Amino acid sequence: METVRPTLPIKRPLRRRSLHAEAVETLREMIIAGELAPGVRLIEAELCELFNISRTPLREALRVLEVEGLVDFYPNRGAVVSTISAEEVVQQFEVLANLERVALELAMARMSPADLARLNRMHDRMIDLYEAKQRRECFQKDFDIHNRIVALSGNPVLRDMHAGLMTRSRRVRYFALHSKSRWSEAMSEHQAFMQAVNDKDVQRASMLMRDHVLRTGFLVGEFVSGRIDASPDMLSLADQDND
Amino acid sequence: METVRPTLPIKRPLRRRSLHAEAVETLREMIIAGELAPGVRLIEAELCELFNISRTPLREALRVLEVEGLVDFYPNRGAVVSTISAEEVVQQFEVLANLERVALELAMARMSPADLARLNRMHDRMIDLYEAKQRRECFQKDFDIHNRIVALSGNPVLRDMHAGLMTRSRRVRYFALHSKSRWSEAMSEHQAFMQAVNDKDVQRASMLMRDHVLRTGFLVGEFVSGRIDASPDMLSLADQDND
DNA sequence: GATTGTATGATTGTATGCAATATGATAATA
DNA sequence: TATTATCATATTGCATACAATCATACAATC
Repeated sequence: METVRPTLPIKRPLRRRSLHAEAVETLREMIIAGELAPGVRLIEAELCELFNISRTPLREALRVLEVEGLVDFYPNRGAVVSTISAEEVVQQFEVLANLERVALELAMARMSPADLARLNRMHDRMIDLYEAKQRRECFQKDFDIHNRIVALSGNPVLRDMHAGLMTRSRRVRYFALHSKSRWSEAMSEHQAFMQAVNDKDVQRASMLMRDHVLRTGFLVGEFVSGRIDASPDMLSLADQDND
Repeated sequence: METVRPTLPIKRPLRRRSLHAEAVETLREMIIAGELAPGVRLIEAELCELFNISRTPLREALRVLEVEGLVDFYPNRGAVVSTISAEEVVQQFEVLANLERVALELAMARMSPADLARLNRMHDRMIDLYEAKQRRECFQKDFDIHNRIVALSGNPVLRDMHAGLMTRSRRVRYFALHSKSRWSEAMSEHQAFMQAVNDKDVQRASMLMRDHVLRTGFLVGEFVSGRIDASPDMLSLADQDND
């Protein structure tokens, strides 16, 4: 019997990040946060100055964001933060809804009892936050639950596609929860599909999930197209803090 | 009443294509065609020489292909044509199958009788080609039918995501039809879901479509992992011509 | 003999400069 | 006055040059 040489556990390649990767990440965050609003011209020289890098890595970053759909290029005229039409929002959510429906179907087939327990805890926590009127945290938890379900599908390709679409729609997503009535409606929908999940009713759960996301998309679309405007019902995520 | 000035019908911006866009397209085709096999190192200087362009547009092209998943980057060590594991193939087809399932559901809700008629004609044509043993043309028609259904969904976001996944999996997809028995099986599956489509049985059609693509994915996965190897049953798309 | 240190060449990462192109203002033309 | 031509400026597209980094080979060390 030979002495077993202890080996390092797993691969953990540590890579110094390149300037273009940093630029991609920063620009993406700026666009998602609305710091760079849709339609804003992205002049290379200005961004180079801002980041203190040269045009080469910056241009590579812009190409990446173009493929991701956050930036539009007009040949010889430069890049612009992409705009989202109401129509496209609805289309995005139509796909998103079905991706999450599939994710939930797969997750229900694959997740362990422990996974389910954790999901239930996340859900309960979200409801607590809702009742405590901690809107920002509740919104975040909602987001986390959806992502968690996608992760539980056990399909990285699905996860990546979902993440990509979320990135593109995140800029407008928060619109959905600007209304108190929608917020309460969304909580009910979560309750409903979690009930079905615990009942192991795949059909029902996946349909409820799909419809929940579709409804969110519909409302976000209405907002984007301006058919809904500020009402007494409106909430702001920005100017509240756990009141 | 003023004279109405005749206007040009629609916008048709004609854009001279940039070097990087050309490079993206050419490289993508080379990778899909297998001309650049998975794992091959992409040395910038060599590709620059090949295309007769400088490194700047070439690097932008590589970044695009990286986002598309056709190329992997190793920092400071360059780019490599991405490899596809059997596992990933199965994951890709799992998503593909569900995207097409959704596409068919939407298409059935949205397409006109004329669309349906055309789809039926495409299907009949494919069956004719199958019976005439025109494999390449039959394979192409199969491909066209799937894409047509996705197009009929009327959702460009869905179409783009589907196209992206197809690009990534096209490199290995033809494996699926290397066996005579699978080919015949696939034709039966097409017959079955087209029947359901004509019966307006959305549930049944969408399930049949999903399972058809899943089965394809499973077999392609087996091929990629080497669990299936050349058998008397095997066909080649390359060395036949309408025999 | 296996590991570690060091040098060299190949290749990528980044900066910069020049050419090409689009936009907008102004002048020319009918 | 409406259209077209001309030019100036801003900005992008591309090529090239330099710096940083990595892989390999080989020498040094234990």
